[in-house]
Amino acid sequence: MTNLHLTQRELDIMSVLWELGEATVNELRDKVDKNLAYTSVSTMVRTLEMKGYVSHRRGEGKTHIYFATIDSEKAGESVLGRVLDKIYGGSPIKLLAHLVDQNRLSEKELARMRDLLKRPTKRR
Amino acid sequence: MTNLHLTQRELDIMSVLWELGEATVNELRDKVDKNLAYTSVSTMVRTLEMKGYVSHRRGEGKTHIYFATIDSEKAGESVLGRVLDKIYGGSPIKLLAHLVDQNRLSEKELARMRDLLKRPTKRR
DNA sequence: TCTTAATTACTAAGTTTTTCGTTTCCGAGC
DNA sequence: GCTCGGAAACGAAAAACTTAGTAATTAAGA
Repeated sequence: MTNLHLTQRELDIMSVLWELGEATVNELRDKVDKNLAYTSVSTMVRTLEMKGYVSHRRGEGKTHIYFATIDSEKAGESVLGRVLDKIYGGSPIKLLAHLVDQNRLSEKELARMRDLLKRPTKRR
Repeated sequence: MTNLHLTQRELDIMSVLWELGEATVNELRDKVDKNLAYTSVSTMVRTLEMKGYVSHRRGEGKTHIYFATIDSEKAGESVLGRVLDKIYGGSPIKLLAHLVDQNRLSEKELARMRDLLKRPTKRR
């Protein structure tokens, strides 16, 4: 519930970890920005670890393999909430309208999404 | 189309302008953060004006009354896109699922939202 | 054991964002 | 016109974020 804050770069890194499951510093750098110095990425991911958003295990040799300890849902809570609030004046309808406008959605996706809106009671 | 970038604080201010339509520096400060120094808000809104996101007219006396010159849709484009990409792995379905989970939506809202998903072709 | 190559740990510089003190301006009332 | 008070403009300090250089560490191989 506590207000999880991620900076832009931190989000870049978390995003890769969520996508890949786990990654070494080199893998992170490849995905985030190949031009970044190795140590830059290393520093950042260690900072995230200090904040408690990331942890690591020992890989082959001495390399650390990092993985997220918070899930994207957790991050989505605060970020999406903020976007909803600040940009769409708290209206989920407006937000959805945008989402639909900006992405070319297939009929299949649309159907799936309509389905999500079917039951106000718990689904999943 | 150019990639509109707003910092956190800048977004705070734009948000108030979108909500109120227009506002003086004092009104902005009240809404954004009452503890901020007057000059802090003043500087920021003038920066936004320089960037072309805000303009002003003359009010009573010498006070400036500011208003947004870009709409929230414009801002939503880049921000929502980023959220979708970084947090929901590009899946609008996941994003919507979250939106539904986190907000207690009325049946009326749900219906309206389902409606938005009806026609893949232009609506509005 | 010693050397090497690669990785982590540490420290700090560079950059951007946020904040505010000071000065300048301007209208209102004397 | 002169002074007062509130607001805008300016300049720059403070804080936060990003990046990377250097040192320490470690595993592997000679």
